[in-house]
Amino acid sequence: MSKNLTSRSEDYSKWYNELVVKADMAENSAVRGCMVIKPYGYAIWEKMQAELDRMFKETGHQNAYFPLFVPKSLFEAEEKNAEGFAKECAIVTHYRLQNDPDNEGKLRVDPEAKLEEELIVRPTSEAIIWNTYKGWIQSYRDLPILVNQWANVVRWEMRTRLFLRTAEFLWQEGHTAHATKEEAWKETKLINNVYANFAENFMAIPVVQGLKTESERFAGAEETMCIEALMQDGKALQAGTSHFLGQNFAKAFDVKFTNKEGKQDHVWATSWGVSTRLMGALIMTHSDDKGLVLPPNLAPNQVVIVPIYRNDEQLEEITNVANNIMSDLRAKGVSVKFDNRTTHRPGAKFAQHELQGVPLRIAIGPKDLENGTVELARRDTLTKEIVSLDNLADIVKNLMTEIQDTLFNKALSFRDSHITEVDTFDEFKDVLEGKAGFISAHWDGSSETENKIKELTKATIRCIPIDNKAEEGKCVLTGNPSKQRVLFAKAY
RNA sequence: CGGGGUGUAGCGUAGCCCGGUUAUCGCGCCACGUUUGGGACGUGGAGGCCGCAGGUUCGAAUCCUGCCACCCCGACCA
Repeated sequence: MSKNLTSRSEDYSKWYNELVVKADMAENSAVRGCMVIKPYGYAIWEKMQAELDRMFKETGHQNAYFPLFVPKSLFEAEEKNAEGFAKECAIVTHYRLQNDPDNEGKLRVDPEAKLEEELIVRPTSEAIIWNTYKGWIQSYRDLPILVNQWANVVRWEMRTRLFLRTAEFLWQEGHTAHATKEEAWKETKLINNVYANFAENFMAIPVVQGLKTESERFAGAEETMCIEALMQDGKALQAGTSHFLGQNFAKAFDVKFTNKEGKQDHVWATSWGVSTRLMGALIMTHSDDKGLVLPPNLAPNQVVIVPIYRNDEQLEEITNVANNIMSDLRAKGVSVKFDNRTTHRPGAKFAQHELQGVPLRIAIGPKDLENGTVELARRDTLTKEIVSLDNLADIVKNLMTEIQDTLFNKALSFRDSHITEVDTFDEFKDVLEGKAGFISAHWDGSSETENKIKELTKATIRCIPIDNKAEEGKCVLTGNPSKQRVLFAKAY
């Protein structure tokens, strides 16, 4: 392993790929486009899952699990949804292998074992879930249904990148059913708020909440809300989406209920999801040329203690001090690891923990034993200070909050300084090619204009921010009248 | 899926154009010793179906064909 990462300025995407692998989060597998998430990366994902799961349950949702496979006839029922995902589906056509008579020791697909009906490996689960909901709903008394599932899905992507776009990925998908349009809309917004809250307060990633334009909308949705984040290279990343599905799926799957007035009506629906792509957002928001930088909320180990010693007696003394520190920290809910490996020298440990983004390092050496101190090294600021053992646990506990806040504020000021208002198309192109980031510009509201801008610049409308103020203006491309600005950016 | 590139030990690589001893070097790995406040040093050692499958040839890492994977640029996408 070479010692240093490629720097971000040298080659951003190489930096990203190296970082994911060297920090031991994930690696490519023997399966095209599919990754192995390694224990360290998975531990971070589990932190995200735990918090999101808590938030979903707090807002009244329950977990369930639906099948990996979707019969083709169900998959095609909601036309737009089917069309949207058709190009990237894995399909099961057979159910048995046999010894290959022409090729000793090899297997082949048994031609006799062809399925009557092909099974689609879910790229998303609306179809199988709405087919199921049909049997669960007769009356308004059966509503709402507020269900989430943690699952894997498969989308046969042409170009894959670890965490950002893999052929198989892990996610959660919520699927809710409601008696009224208003209630379904409320749910859509509620979840988008949950996502924004989670991104900002837990992951320290500032996001813009907004609505997608028609062409960026989820296939089968009437409206798509989203949270959009900005990466350090000035590209936007869609971090989560919450869809208002109207009655599209209820109609496609004939899910009706009897309302209070005794009349039949189709159910209103939402669906919403975030995926392991959030790992990519995490990495590209906070990390630096030394490696991963983790907000304390997401760190598998918030603190690591590294002993520096010349002999066994010293190590023993340091171990005693470390044990005391650990029990104090754990009592305050801070996770801590004592890196007492004898196989690595301190410098190597420092470098490794920096690469892996541990928020705070405590080093204890002979000088500290003498003085009753430890050395604290912050990953976010790369600063070091010597502090007394007195009140250490309180200091560390407070530092966790401070590091979390510092990371958020740093990302926020980067993001805010990369939202540029432009009023001409020349400016638009200049900003896009130079400073990058979000561009706030007037748009005439037509898909044609949106597509034209995409063709000309590769920038897409990331969203129409929900807190947009009304402002008369002229479309940056066509000069047609516009009532508000929208956010453009190149995106992942 | 279209264009370009790359595949040699765990990682990074030389050799390939112009076929011919035992496939080069660095890191990492193992053993022993000395070390330990920012990626240690010395000595010794192990590790290779040269991406996979065919073909040409007396002989292939090297030439030819097919396939696979990865990277970059497009199209697609969370």
